[in-house]
Amino acid sequence: MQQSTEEKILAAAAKVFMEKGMAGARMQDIADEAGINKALLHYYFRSKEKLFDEIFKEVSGQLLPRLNQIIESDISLFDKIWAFCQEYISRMVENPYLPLFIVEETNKQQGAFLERHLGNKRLRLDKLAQQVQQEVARGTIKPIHPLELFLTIISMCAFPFLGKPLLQHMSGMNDDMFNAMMEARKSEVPKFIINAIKK
Amino acid sequence: MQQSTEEKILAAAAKVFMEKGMAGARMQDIADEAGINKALLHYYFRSKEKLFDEIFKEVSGQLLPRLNQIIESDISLFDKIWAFCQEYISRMVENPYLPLFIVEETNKQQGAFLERHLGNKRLRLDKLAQQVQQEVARGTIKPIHPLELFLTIISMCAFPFLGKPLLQHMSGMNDDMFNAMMEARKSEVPKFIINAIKK
DNA sequence: GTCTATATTCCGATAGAC
DNA sequence: GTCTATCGGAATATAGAC
Repeated sequence: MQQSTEEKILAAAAKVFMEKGMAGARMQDIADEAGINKALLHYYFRSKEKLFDEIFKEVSGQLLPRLNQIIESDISLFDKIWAFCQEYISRMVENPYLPLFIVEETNKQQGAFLERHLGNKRLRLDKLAQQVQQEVARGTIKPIHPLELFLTIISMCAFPFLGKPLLQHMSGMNDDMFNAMMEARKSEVPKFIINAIKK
Repeated sequence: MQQSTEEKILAAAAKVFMEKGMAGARMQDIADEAGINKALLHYYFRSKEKLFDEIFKEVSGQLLPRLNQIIESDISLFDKIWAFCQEYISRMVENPYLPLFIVEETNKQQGAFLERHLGNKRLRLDKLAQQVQQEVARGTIKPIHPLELFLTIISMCAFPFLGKPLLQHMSGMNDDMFNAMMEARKSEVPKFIINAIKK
């Protein structure tokens, strides 16, 4: 496997924290998952909180750059919406626990948490906002606040992963059907959004 | 206050469980919130898990009937979308912790959990689905799978409450601004959706 | 029914041998 | 660096007085 103990811990912690959240995760779970002893966790990371912080930083740091790269690229607004949905949904299919993990911890952790961890790292919407306003002024799309548009895009991409258990309970769809639906949504979502805003 | 001890416990437990989730909530928190002793919680509800189950049943049971009433009413599809968004967002503004609570626990609790608690209680989409298919056949809206449409509606209504901390961190909006935005979304969301599907 | 006190279990963290 | 053993505190749950 050629993986250092520290790497094994980080991988195990990421898995356990994302499945159970900070409050629900146990150090023993992480040790078991990593195939090592509980004491080693503290040897490497001192405390559960520090280990969690490490994981949150790592996980949230992976997604942002890829999304920013799309959001700040020089393609047209419609192409950008398209590319964003493709990328976002693809990443979530790879890691279905991510949306709940982010949403849960940003809601549960104390006030300064987001500042500490994200700080200046955030989605940079300026260019996208500018593009939206240009298209509105040009009359190619209906008037819409850029932040509202962005919120709608994220909502449509992210929520299905959060509501998956309820959706499956309601409709009887299994995991394969769910994944097929999300695969289809990679293009259905941008089509839907563009239909809604184009004049 | 004219409230029985059992009612005080249920109210306190609902508040604490919704804020902190099953894993994060402490029986002591609930006792403090209710202004009673920890032992009394067990006297009335035997265990934390049973108390939690009671709350989940109560909370999830409140929302469904109101939404079903709209979904199964005899109004037009567009009016129905409108009414659903109004009602859903209004209920969430009253109780902003509800979306995260439902999403979190339906994802974290074990397999049979949803069956046990919701059982046959669920959103009844049949009539809505029928309406969608009629409108598609009639050529008034673009072809869309009813479940996809419903998922989109819920996504746009519910996700903002889940992503609120991130949204505020990104945009600097305070609570008043957020509430104002959600108030506006009561009509912006249905307008957006109808724009997307109408021919 | 409600309380105080206590039992019991669990879990994060540390000590110390190797 | 890695382990076993254990501490100490926290959290659920119970016993028993009133």
